[in-house]
Amino acid sequence: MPRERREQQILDVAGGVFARAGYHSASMDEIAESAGVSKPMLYAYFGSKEGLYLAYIKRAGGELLDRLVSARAGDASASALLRARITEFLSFVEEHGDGWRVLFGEVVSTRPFAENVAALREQIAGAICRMIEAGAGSWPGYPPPASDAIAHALVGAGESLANWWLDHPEVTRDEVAGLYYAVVQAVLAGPSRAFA
Amino acid sequence: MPRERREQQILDVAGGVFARAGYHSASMDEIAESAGVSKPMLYAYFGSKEGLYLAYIKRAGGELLDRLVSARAGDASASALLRARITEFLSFVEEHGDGWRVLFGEVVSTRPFAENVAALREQIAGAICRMIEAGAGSWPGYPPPASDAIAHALVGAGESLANWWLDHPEVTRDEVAGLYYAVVQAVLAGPSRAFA
Amino acid sequence: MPRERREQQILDVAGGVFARAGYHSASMDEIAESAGVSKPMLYAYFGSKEGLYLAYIKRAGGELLDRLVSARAGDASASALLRARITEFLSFVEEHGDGWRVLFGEVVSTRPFAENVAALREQIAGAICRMIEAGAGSWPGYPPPASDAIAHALVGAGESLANWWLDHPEVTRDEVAGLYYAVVQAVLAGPSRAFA
Amino acid sequence: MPRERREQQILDVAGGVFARAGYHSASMDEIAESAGVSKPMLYAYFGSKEGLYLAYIKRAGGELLDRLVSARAGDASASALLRARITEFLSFVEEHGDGWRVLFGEVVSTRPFAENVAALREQIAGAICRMIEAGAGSWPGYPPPASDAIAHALVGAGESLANWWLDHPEVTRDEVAGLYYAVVQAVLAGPSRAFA
DNA sequence: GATGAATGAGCGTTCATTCAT
DNA sequence: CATGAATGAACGCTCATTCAT
Repeated sequence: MPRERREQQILDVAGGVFARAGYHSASMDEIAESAGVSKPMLYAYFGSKEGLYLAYIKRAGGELLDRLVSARAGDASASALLRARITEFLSFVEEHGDGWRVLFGEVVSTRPFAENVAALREQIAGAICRMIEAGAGSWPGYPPPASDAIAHALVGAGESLANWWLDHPEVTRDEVAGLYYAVVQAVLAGPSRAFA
Repeated sequence: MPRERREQQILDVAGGVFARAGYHSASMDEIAESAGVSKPMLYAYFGSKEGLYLAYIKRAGGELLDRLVSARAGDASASALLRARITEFLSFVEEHGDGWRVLFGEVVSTRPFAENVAALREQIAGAICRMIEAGAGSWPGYPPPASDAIAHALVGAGESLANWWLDHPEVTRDEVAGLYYAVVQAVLAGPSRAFA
Repeated sequence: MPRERREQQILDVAGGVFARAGYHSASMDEIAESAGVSKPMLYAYFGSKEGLYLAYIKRAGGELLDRLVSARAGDASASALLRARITEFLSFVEEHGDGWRVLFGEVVSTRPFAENVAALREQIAGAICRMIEAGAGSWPGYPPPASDAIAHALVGAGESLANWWLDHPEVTRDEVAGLYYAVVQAVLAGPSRAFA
Repeated sequence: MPRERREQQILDVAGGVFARAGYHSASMDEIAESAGVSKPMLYAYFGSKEGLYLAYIKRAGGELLDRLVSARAGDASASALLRARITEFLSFVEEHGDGWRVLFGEVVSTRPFAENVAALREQIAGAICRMIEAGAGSWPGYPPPASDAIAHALVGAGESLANWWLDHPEVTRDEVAGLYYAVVQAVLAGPSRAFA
């Protein structure tokens, strides 16, 4: 079997083990056995346990970003694009539960893990931040980094909502998307309205 | 020294170690040494490493809940109470960085840790949920568990905002509180406004 | 059992294993089992395999040096002292075969092993070097480092002779001592005699 | 490329790796890569790592012996022959540093390595032994195996001197040869002179 | 003949946990 | 009550060695 295929197959299996057991409790022995390869293959391909984990979160994170970036809406309006991105995000959660859980359900606070996940979060938050700032001063009277903070709050709301969804599978993806979309719109609309 | 005091001292030290190194990387050796007790004492008092960790997150979570519950506002309005609670929440983050980091900065996805933190989150979300429902049908047209989902989204937003704050210590607590308050109010105001 | 005694006991056993199998082929498992302790004890006491090995060569080297330094002769003449030292040296080889083999029979060329053994050899060679130079210019017409080189040659001769002795146990210690003494004296007497 | 040439090339490379890293630390991967062949080739040609190492020390030892045997002096006197052999010996050290280091700088005490190097040493010592005995009873009053022991001492002196030389490259080959020659002559002259 | 792919077996090391005192 | 001493069990990692092609 060619190396590239094997690597992908190993990553699939490793993601499942990492998602279930967490980084530390996952053992290379178990991953190797589950993947149907020997341990030395894991090391030949990924160098170390850390390397394997990083390869997995990079692949999963890359796919999530790709989905967000390549989301296309029916019309070109900003809100339609936002809706399309939210749908892509939730599709990722739905289809790649392992990837989601590893990326956002387990925060391994050691570097370079935390750094990689944090970088991903920053990228998403940055995109939201630009959406806020493109909204023409919706948050007047707040200090400069407010939009950054708000963006992170929205990212956290989305993560939390996705995790809530995993515990409530009877709710459909579109319903969750609608809720998240409403939350984001409400927040993007700015605080003034809350006091109107 | 009475046992109760010893236990509290040990928990203080253990929290610091857990916050810095994470659950898995923290070693009982290090905790025992830092606390100035012998390892058998740790086991006599807490039974196991897991028991020690659970004791710590229970104490920290209990204190956070206590603060939220006992928050009192100048006047009796719901919004004043919300504001007071947000301030309490951020005070906890500020004063008990270790506790906060262990509770919400490091998610150990293994049971029974995840369960305990999730239960804490549920309690806070439940309170928010009641606030939403007390808000007189602000989210009409959404399926029944919507308010629960929204509550979790707001909790996640708060967690994320607090973690963002830890990375931006130049921002004052009141500024963060203002932002979070605005976000919560905007969301509680319901989705209709976003389309007004 | 107190720690100090255990350490010595472990070193005794480890020396035997290192002498028989060599550094690389010796396994910590085997040493632990032979010493009747568990592997974690080895690490608690010596830190690592390298640490254990270093501790052993330091103890063995130190004892050899002690013997050489504290050798006392019947009368105070230089030749009597030399003879006493040679006897001490061969007694060490006889009584501490393991130590001898580890020190001089297996050269592990990796640092810091090589450095430690080389330092021991240097100390012995330095003493011999001083004997040569105290011999009042016995090696005239040779370049400056000659006495250093000759000293190393004599050390090598002694090592080789000792190893030869280990293969010829029927020869007595005093006979070997006599031979080595004669060799050293012949060389110390200087090259001129050879051409006399 | 014919097999014979390939083998020689591989041995050249392997010698360099063995000399630098030592037997145990040298990896077949590194040797294969450095030699530009695949690992299965190494095994096809030499059977095993041990086989490769043995092949190398046999080739190096054979070349050293060849040089010693074929050394020719200007005149036919024993001392001129001795001098020529010493020169050949040191030329080998100078020109084949790898071979020298593998043969005498790293003593792998495990069989069958030690045996092979010991056999080489025996052959050289045997030649010296015959020189001693041809010297007409220079060592009277010493037990029968004395000349054998002395021969080994001289071999050890030569090894040690050569290793010393490697650490003092500023000394010329002829100077070292002169020293070694003087040492050998002094010893061959017998012990009686020392007491003259 | 030659190699990319694969592995069995073992090693050094760690750590939560428990006696004997 | 308190601890110094000790360990069982497992883990990450490596390497000489061998097939299948």
